[in-house]
Amino acid sequence: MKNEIAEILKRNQLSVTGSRTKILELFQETNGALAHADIEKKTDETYDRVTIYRTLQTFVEKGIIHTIPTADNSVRYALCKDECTTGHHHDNHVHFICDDCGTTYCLDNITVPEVILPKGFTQKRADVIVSGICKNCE
Amino acid sequence: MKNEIAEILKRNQLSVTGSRTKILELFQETNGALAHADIEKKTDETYDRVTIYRTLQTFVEKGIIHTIPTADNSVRYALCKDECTTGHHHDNHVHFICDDCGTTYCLDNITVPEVILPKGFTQKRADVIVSGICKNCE
DNA sequence: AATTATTTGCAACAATGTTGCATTCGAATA
DNA sequence: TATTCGAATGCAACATTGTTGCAAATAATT
Repeated sequence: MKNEIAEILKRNQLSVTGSRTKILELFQETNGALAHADIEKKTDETYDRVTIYRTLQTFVEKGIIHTIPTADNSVRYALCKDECTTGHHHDNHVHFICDDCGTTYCLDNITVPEVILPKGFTQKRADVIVSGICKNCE
Repeated sequence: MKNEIAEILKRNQLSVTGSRTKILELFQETNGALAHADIEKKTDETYDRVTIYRTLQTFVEKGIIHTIPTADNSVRYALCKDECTTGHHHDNHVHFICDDCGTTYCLDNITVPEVILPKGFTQKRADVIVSGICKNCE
């Protein structure tokens, strides 16, 4: 458990610190996504705001977590599954944001549909953001 | 031209003011998307920051423009095409963001592929954000 | 245990977004 | 066209969010 988290950090050439362990732990016990503010609350302001920003930034760079584009200017982060944690980068993500409760779901098992782009456009990454009502709010 | 803009405003029960006309004009002569900061610059700070915020908000409410979800926490707005301006709301958008020049394209003519959601999830809206290299940067 | 490199917290700052209120302006009416 | 009334604007003050430099603390290495 705790060891598992340390493993992930070491595997990514990151030193094992309190904040990194705690934040990664939070992501693991959350099946949805977390925003910076969520993390601040859930850690009871134990860590400096700056530390959280930098930790998130580091995790994104290492491919441990990824950002989720949202229309309302709130950056959310979610744990990358399997392939991501081994270093391979996802190029596609499907996310579902509930209009009611605001929970963000990573639908990793869903296939991203092919988008046919106009001539001259080259695709590197595709994000699909679906919003509506989730299974808990229906 | 100028009349056309006034028409759009009136059609949406909005009084025709300087800032609204100017901002709508900007969107019309931009084929990409605009962020709040872009509008501030392009209007030479003629209008108060607050006015721009409120104008954008109003336009979104009326369905004249729509927001584009981005992963980097920068809200961008783009003009809604045809159907939108007549009051009907789009439920799907495909956008392309160039990794090189940052330009955001609305690919209104592209069909949004169907996403098959797990049981209990109801879709209201879907956004596809494709990133890569655009036709001008290839 | 000592050294070194990294990470953290603090402070200060910059950017972004929000709210209340007085003034100004647009639209409708006479 | 002048008047009236509701809506939009600008200003000020504030809240939130994100960034940077630097000294102190901490983790990893020897």
